[in-house]
Amino acid sequence: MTARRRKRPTIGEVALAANVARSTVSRAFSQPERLTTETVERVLSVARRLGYTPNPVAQALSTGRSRNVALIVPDVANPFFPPLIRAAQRKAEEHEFCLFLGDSDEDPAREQQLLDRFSNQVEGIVIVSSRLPDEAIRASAARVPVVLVNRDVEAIPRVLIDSGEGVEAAVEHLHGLGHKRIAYVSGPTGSWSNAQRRLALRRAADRVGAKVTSVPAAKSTYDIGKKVVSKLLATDATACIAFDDLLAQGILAGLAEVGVNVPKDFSVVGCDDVLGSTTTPALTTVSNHCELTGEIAVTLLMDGLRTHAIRDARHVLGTHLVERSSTGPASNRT
Amino acid sequence: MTARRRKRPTIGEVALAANVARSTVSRAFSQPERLTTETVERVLSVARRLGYTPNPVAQALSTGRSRNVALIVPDVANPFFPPLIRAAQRKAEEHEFCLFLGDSDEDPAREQQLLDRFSNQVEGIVIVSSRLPDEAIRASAARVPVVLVNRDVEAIPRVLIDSGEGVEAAVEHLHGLGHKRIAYVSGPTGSWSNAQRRLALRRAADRVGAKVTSVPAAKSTYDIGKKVVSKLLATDATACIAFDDLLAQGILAGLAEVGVNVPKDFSVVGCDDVLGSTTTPALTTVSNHCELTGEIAVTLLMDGLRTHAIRDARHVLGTHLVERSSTGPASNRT
DNA sequence: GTGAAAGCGCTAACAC
DNA sequence: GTGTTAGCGCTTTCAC
Repeated sequence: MTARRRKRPTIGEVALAANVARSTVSRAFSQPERLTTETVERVLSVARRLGYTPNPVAQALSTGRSRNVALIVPDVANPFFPPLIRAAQRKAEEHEFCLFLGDSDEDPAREQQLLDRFSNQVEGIVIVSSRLPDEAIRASAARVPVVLVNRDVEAIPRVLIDSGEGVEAAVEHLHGLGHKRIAYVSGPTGSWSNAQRRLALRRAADRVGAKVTSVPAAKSTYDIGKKVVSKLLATDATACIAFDDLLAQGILAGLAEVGVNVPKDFSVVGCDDVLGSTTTPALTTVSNHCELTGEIAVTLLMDGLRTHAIRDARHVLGTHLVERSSTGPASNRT
Repeated sequence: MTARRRKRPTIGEVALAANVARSTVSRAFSQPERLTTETVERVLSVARRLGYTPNPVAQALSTGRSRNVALIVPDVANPFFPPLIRAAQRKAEEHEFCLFLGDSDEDPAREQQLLDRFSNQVEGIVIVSSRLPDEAIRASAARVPVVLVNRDVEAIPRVLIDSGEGVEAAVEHLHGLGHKRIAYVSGPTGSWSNAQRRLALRRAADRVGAKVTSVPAAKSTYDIGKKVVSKLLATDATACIAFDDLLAQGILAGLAEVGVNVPKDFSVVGCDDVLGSTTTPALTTVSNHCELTGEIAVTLLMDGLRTHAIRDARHVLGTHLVERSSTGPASNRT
């Protein structure tokens, strides 16, 4: 961007300067063991002198392997994703792969578009919390290796965060504190995690004999969490479990605003544990390992690339409850 | 990943099936206006039937343009970056480019490595808060178009967040509240933003006649912010301005932990405004537009690619103070 | 151990 | 308007 860039030297120029064939230069980089130490050294030194580096695009065209993978998430800015992205990137790097990032903004159309754009130039794609119909996912997976995160489509490798245990523990925890009526503040429609969490909640509530009311929150943002508070208080619930921490954080704020004390008057449980103890009061939440999730997804992808095998991996990660200060004994709210 | 994938059809197969030359197929996609509507339709329909899509790798090799750009950040998980990343991705997408993401983990060596890996397969790179020496940046910029964010290297296009105004306003605000001794909790060494903020703070403090003490925080994390509190309280300051919101948030928590009331006993100001009012108390902070920053950086890059011009853009974005609840009248701490 | 040559899938002159 | 033909930079048999 600063000055007119000089054309990068090609393998041919190095070959010429080193007085060897192009194939030899190629080997000096990719399989030096098949060459004399002498030759390798000479070639590499010439290459260095000329500032030569293999052109990955040409390599990709020639070998059919780009050493690139893609990661598609619904919203980079949602605190659940950055740790996952980070871990995925790191893992890809470990395998000497570069990572494309796509943000679908929770929009299936955008997601499909990203998928199309990526599928031709990567060796594999990790799709997190896909909003696409099963068939669309299958169609893409037929063209390029795909690993799903938090989406359960048969015959497609997937890593799932099973909130079951965690949510169950949350319900028991709440029930133990005397809460008989619990509200579930649901997350994005079409989200596998949301369906999964709601189901787990209902099941656990039924078991302990608690009543659960669903309060919808279209998207998962702090502001929406705040706004949902009025609806929440309109129910007879004395505690709520939110789809995720972001929503829970907003609820905490909304509650504080209208003078409802947490946990004295109302208890709040989050999901994901991505906020640490940064909220006030510190949020009781269902913890998962989002970094691990990203790591495993990429690893699964890489394994698939190496073995070239037809495998139907279904990796399920457990969750557990982290009790902090946003939950307490049930009040006598009416 | 599910079944053995069928080889993607090539331009040749489409040409054969449509009974035209390969160049015609190529044109049907890239310059349909030069072909009969009839031909275009026939080719495209055949292509669709065969499931053909142009191979971007081959296109890139042939044209020398990959339609890819890269973004390198020091830490994906730091809340300052996700909005920037998101905006950059979106902007790239608008230009029909895909975005590579790299996380340097604040490590110059990793950063250099990412740079090398990317430079051969993208048309341009945005580097955020680079920790690399000027020469290294210049060297990379000589091979591929580079745009810097929050790093001021002459002759390299850059977009800078000038915390000057905002920090100045913060100092005046604090001074107006009676604070005569202010601590600066510094950020990562080698960070341009850090140097810039410290300088602005000193200058403003001098002007209003306030004393400033520097308290170092190696990295910018919530935990380090918490830990720095003891050192902070060991100074005679009655208020602090932290390098960023993350640090400030940790400081808020650390202060609360030792029973120091904010803002009654101590005032805290952050930088970046990426937390909204989610902290308790809501953080007074120096606001910038991190999304805009990402957007402008990519736009600058794209402009450079189009015009192919040698330009030395230096885009400076202003900041302003957002007064919330973490600042108040000075106490009589001794 | 090294070289020659074909080919990866596409684009871009240049012809017609 | 469409076809022919070189490449783009690299890998990879297959010889020697």
